[in-house]
Amino acid sequence: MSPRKTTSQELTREIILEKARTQFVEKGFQQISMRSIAKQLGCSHGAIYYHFKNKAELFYTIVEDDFSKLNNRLEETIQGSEDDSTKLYNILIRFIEFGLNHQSQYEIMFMVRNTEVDSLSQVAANHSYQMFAQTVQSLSKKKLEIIDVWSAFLALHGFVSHYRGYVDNFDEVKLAAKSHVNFIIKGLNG
Amino acid sequence: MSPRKTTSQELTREIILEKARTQFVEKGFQQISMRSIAKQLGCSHGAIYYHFKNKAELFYTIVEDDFSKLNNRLEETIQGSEDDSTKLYNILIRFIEFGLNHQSQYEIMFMVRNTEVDSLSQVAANHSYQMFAQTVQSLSKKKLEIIDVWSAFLALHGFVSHYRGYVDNFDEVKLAAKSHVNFIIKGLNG
DNA sequence: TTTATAATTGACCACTGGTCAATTTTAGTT
DNA sequence: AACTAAAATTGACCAGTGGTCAATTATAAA
Repeated sequence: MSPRKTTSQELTREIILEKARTQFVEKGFQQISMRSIAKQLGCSHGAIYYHFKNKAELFYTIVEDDFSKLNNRLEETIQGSEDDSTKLYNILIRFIEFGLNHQSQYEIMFMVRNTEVDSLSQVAANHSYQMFAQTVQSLSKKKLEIIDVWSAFLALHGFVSHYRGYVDNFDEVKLAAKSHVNFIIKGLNG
Repeated sequence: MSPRKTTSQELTREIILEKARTQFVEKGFQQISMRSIAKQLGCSHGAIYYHFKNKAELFYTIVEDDFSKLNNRLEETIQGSEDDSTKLYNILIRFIEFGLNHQSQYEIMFMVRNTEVDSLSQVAANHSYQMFAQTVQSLSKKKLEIIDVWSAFLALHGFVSHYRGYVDNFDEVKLAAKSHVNFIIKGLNG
């Protein structure tokens, strides 16, 4: 057994998250192994399990942070000074923007099934949706059916789900996103 | 080395597909291993590789079959005797219905990334989309922008993507599906 | 019966997520 | 400075994965 590394820098939860995030964002949940993270950290993969229960929990911790950022952005939009229809448009665009600029996070939050993250991510995803729904409802010209708000959300989700993996970031499909958002607004107002 | 099994039934491509399909549909692409299929077939996992290049190709062969069924259903709908707006409605509903009743297939076709299936499934998915787009366009009251047809598709995709894994089949979300389709039609007509 | 080829096997490879006894490091106490 | 208890880390190990391939066996044709 080789001697323990001199801890030039202690292995903390935060440092693990930092390195994990880099790889995670680059290649996605599935492609990154605990061993590859350990390698970059210069520790054994076992050590990570001392700080995180499992791979799912590790990545969920990252995801959680980013989603609270999304919620903050939605909040900011409501507080802004634009008129309601502009705000509505912005909310929808920003949701897509977030989804495509944080693809790995979006994936875990709204797409990954069958892992232990599930119960956690469902709560968080639900929270994000509630925020979204409330915002959309309050900004719409006419009183919306809740089911229509849900449809709008699913339509946004479809956009993100599709382009995730094909493009690297929101800017590459900005135009298509704008058009899609207008389509959704037509559905809401129709 | 044990002697070769007496071939009460020869191991054919078709028999492999049959057994693989069962497991595949039940648990999805990721959850099923080549060894578990081999076990059910009563052969070694190596034998399967004699008939199929890899796991991706095996599952893609299954998926391909089912998607040609979808295309046939779309075709039938166009040929039917209903009026155009009913047809349009049916096309949209049937796409969702297919997606939720063939979740594993839908997953490979429209959702799985980063495998060797990719190039294959993209061609097939594109073919399915072309069929969809052409149909929607021909059935719509007014002349549609192609980008709006694309938005309609993405909106459908969002519905299927979301409910996949949460429900077992289309019937469980029939009502929500109908409402979503109406939302999409509003977007197309708006 | 011989022979060529088709089909099958299973050991093997490099990997995965996860566990855990053994060890080392660290900090507090005497 | 020495002792000790707790915290942190290691790496062998497990059961599993997709995939390869030399060796073997089955089969059908000559």
